[in-house]
Amino acid sequence: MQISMPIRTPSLVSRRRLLEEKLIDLHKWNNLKQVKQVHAQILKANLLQDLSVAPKLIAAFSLCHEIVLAVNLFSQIQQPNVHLYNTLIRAHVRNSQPSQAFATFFEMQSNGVYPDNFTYPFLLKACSGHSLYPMVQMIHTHIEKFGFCSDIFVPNSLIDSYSKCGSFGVNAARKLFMVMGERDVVSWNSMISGLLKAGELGEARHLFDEMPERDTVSWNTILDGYVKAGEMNKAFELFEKMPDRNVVSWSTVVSGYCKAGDMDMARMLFDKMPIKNIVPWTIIISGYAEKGMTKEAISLYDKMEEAGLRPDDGAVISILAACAESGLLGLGEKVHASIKRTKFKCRTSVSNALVDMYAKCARLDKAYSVFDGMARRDAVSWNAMLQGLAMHGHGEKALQLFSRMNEEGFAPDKVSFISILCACSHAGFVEEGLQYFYTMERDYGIIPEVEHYGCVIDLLGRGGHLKEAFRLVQSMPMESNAIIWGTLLGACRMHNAVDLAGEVVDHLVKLEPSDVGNFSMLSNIYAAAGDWDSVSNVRLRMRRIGIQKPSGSSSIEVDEEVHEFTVLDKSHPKSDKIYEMIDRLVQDLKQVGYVPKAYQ
DNA sequence: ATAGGGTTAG
Repeated sequence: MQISMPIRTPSLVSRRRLLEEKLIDLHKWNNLKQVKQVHAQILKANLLQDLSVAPKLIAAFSLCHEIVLAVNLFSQIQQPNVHLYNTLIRAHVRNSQPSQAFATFFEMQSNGVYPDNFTYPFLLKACSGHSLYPMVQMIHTHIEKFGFCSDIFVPNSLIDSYSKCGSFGVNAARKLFMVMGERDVVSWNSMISGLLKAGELGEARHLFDEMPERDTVSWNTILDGYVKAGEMNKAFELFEKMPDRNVVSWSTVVSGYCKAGDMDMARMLFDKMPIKNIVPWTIIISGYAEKGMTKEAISLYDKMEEAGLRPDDGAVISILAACAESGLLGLGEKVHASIKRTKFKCRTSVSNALVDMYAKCARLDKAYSVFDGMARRDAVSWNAMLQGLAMHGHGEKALQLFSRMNEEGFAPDKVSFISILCACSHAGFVEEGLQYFYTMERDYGIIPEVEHYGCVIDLLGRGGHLKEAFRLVQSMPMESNAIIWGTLLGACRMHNAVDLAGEVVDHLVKLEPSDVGNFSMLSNIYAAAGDWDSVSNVRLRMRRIGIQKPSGSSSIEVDEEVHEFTVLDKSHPKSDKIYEMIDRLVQDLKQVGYVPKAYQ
């Protein structure tokens, strides 16, 4: 039985009180639908011009990644004050648009509004994310002129920003830190964190020992220093010595063991953690995924959702990246399903991670469908899709996408050209590839880097133009590297260019002295030419050098288990059967016209 | 101020 209830309209007074309650923490909201509702209510109550309300609304839109709405709103305010300008600057910083943040800063000054103690730290944040050292210097000069250093928050921000601007910056930060009359724990922590970013672990440790008092952040910072340096023994020692450990401390060591490949230790600590948020779950799941341990990764992902935790953008991006790296389509699809369940619209970077994951797992259809459904695309979106098509040999489609990119007004960047050149070389479009290479600098103003030369060398080499490829290696304006010589060696193998191969390997061993792959490739080339003396010579050289570094490997996922294999790998128990199968496949390929080169 | 975060030639 249904009881019908009379709908009561709340009185004007209570409606007003309801709105006031919402306004208390509006600036922390990140649900676009709710923010839009409050926006409408604010308009109705005629509160938009209220300078204690408008900044909160702008901050909320910015938290929802709606920078256009935030800017729009700002332009409607008749008499903006410092607080409002600060909010807009912060919104641009959050949207990683430092130039817009600075434009707002200058506009504010020309409108006669003076910056305060909050303005500078926000501007400094804009610089540190983009390593804008000269900008930090400029702000520093400003601050000294206006004497804002009285608030310790300001010099602390300066130290933080300086130390995120590379080695120059760390020097400036050091200098400032030395002359600071008063230092709090944040000043010390920022300085230590800056030194660690510059790779100065020793100096950072020294400062840590000198600190008059240390809080958990100080311990976590130096702990992470050891983790990043790969010194897990020292890190763990420190972890055990810490007076207080929080989620960050635990996450730091778990992440260290994941990176060191010790998943047992990582898992043990993860299970021991008293409190977990989404970050440690992300770390351990990505750790398993990177190692190709599908079963563990999937079961933990399920457990995480059972525990009522929803992956945030950071978790999704991180796990999808790990899936892309190891080709874990299964887990990638699971993550995609979770996203679809909770939201309709993804942030661009989340969709980018999806496109990349599907493309690297060879599901170009799905990559395309995510790509096509995106509301906004950035350079990374186009590049991930281009790269996916190029990688899997869809040269024609990659070139089509490249034209579409141009038609839609997206300027290709240097990464796009790597994908395009790679697409041409995999599809055998030698002439077209060279044309794109020429256009790149002439029409797009992008100066080719060593990666681009690498693609063109591959293009020429695969096409059988070995002499031209070799000449390009010698005439290109930069130093050659191991990848370039490796590309050339691959081309030599493909076309049985025995003499050139020997020369190339000589260059290669100087750069990668202990890589097995180079030698086994050379040995294959000699074998294909029937030059057995040279083959045993190479084997001798291999033994003399003593091979330590493992060569590159491939992997395949079968029944949720990933199998990894390398050149001349005999470690698998059924290795004989596997090679038998490869021989059979080569026989079959020969029947349909494929001519195998060096492989025997 | 500290933990997880996308595209880059063999």
